[in-house]
Amino acid sequence: MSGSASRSQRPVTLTEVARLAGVSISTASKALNGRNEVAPATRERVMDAASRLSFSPNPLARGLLAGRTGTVGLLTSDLEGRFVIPILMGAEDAFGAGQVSVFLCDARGDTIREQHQLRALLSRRVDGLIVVGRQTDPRPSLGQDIPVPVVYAYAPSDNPDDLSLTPDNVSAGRIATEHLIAGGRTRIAHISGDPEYAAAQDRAIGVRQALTAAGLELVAEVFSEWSEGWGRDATAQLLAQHPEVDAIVCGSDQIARGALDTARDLGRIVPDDIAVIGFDNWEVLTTNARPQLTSIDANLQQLGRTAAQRVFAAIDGLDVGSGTHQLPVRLVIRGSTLARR
Amino acid sequence: MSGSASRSQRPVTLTEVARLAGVSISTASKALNGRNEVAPATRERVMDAASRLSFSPNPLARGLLAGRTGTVGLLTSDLEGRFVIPILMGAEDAFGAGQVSVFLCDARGDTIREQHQLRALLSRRVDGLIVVGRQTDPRPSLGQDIPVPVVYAYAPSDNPDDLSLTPDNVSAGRIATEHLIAGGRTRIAHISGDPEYAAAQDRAIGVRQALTAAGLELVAEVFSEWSEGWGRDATAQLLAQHPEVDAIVCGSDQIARGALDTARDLGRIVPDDIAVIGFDNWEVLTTNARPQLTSIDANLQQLGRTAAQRVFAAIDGLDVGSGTHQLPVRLVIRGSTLARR
DNA sequence: CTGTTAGCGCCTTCAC
DNA sequence: GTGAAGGCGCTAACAG
Repeated sequence: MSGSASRSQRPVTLTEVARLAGVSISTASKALNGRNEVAPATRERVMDAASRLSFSPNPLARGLLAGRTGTVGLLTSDLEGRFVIPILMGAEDAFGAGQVSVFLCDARGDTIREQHQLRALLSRRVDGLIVVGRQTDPRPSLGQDIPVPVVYAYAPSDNPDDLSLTPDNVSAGRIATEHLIAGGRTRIAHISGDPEYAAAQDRAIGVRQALTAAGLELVAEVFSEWSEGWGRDATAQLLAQHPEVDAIVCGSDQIARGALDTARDLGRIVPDDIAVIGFDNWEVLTTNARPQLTSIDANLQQLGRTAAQRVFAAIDGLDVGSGTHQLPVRLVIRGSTLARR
Repeated sequence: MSGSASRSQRPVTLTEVARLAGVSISTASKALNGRNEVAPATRERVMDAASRLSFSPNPLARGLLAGRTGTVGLLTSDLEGRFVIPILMGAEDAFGAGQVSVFLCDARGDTIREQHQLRALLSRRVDGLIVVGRQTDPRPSLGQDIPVPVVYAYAPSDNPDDLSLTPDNVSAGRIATEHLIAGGRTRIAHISGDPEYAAAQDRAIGVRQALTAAGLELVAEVFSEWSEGWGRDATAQLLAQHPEVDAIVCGSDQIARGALDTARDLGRIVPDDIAVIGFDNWEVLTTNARPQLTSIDANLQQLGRTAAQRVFAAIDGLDVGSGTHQLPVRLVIRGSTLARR
């Protein structure tokens, strides 16, 4: 359709560009790489020839010299999950479209498979690795003898010598609860998912911090699983035992959706009678809820971007530090917590 | 932790292997590549040296010569969407873990960006490409002058010379409706999403086919958007205008969730009074619904696997055909359509 | 400022 | 059966 797209995509080599520009290949190389040992006029001609031929340097050849491949491996154990996607997008953003390519490998949560994929990535000479887990619980380190920089995202490494980036779930719980308190709620309950998850525990800590700071006490706290069904059941029981509850912090948007459903079934008006807040800010769930669901966004895309930047920096030889860094989260206010008038 | 993992992964070159085996580089190369111009004993020694050094050939150097890189590009315009994920998983399965690596690129639905990513992939000498769209509507072909095999998945190419794999949405609509009819439903309505989507139109055709074959007529059909909110609103209006409706085919699981909510609000029992069926079989939505939602699964993982196999075959020089192929879908029965007793 | 030379790691002729 | 030489496309040293 377009003129340039109809050109054959068969690789154009630097030699051809040089020939068209009437210079040697090394001069052409210098001109294209912005080295200032070349006359402006010559550079002009080379650039022109290159763009006319749609020249793009062969990264293989380039990488062969530099030892760099312009390639980063993204090793995930959560391809079916939704956490890896925004992280991936953030990483792509940071790397810059086309500058660096991302190899995606899914280990399916299997250690054997992970080792396998790791070897595959390393043998492809990736310049760096981002490891994405499916929970925020620490995961086994890949070890210190990986020849390229590794950044752990979402799930931190269990080795403090590694660099890990993970959402600040304690602060997430605190922010959520502070928001409810600011809206005048005083009888707050917490319904969360699998208590084995660090995310569940961390958020619970944050909830308590906020309550304590406000001189309040948690009305009730229950854990089970990250599902709408549990959210419904737990809310029913909660409201039966503690009818005075005026706000529920839910461990996930799914649980929150269940809570909204039960509240509606029982004739409790949200947010007038009860406020509900979720975690993850999963748009499919939050914006389609009745009323729309206030939630905590883990800023995963930003997390992915940061992870990528760290990998980049490390590739360039900079020390990017180590340890687990908690990245800030963000409150997204919607109708389920609007302050009562 | 493990013994082998603790070896330094720093690239070992063929030269080192050759030296350790006491042969020349070229002999080492032949031995490792299984060429039979080398004595068995020599080969043995080389293989041994290679494995002792954990040698793995540098794909850059290899690709520079051979043109093959053991790499496939997955170009998507739907990274945030959920269709690409199962396709990606299927492709990974088919390629075999570690044999072939998948470069993932997201074009964000932007043509310019797509061209950019395409160039990046081609310049990295991918052996093949899988192009994944976000709708089942035909998308612009990348053209015929791509130097590697291309298979279009989910969104077919608008050029019949290309090979495209897409779910059979007509049959999906038919299967869904036949299921309702088999359950004794006779007053069936259809609520779908954006009518601009081929998926919406195709499914509508399938719905009609099934009704016609059974001598029934569609009670009503409305289109708007793929959201729960629309599902709720449309169902409310539908049941007001056509209270006799005993089954609703919904264009997506989201719409179906909205339909379930409204039915419940109006005191209609699902599935006793009304059956509801969705599309996509998005587990988060289907298994958490009240009752659980019957849906049509597009078998996307299988689609991804098939796409990968075709790319493989084409790389090996086989003719894999062309045109748009409709792949079978699958009915997943749950509580929202169980036949009335 | 420009061109020539020498590799990066590997594979493939081609002599020996 | 083996090794030496050439080159894939590019960039880094030099020499002019």
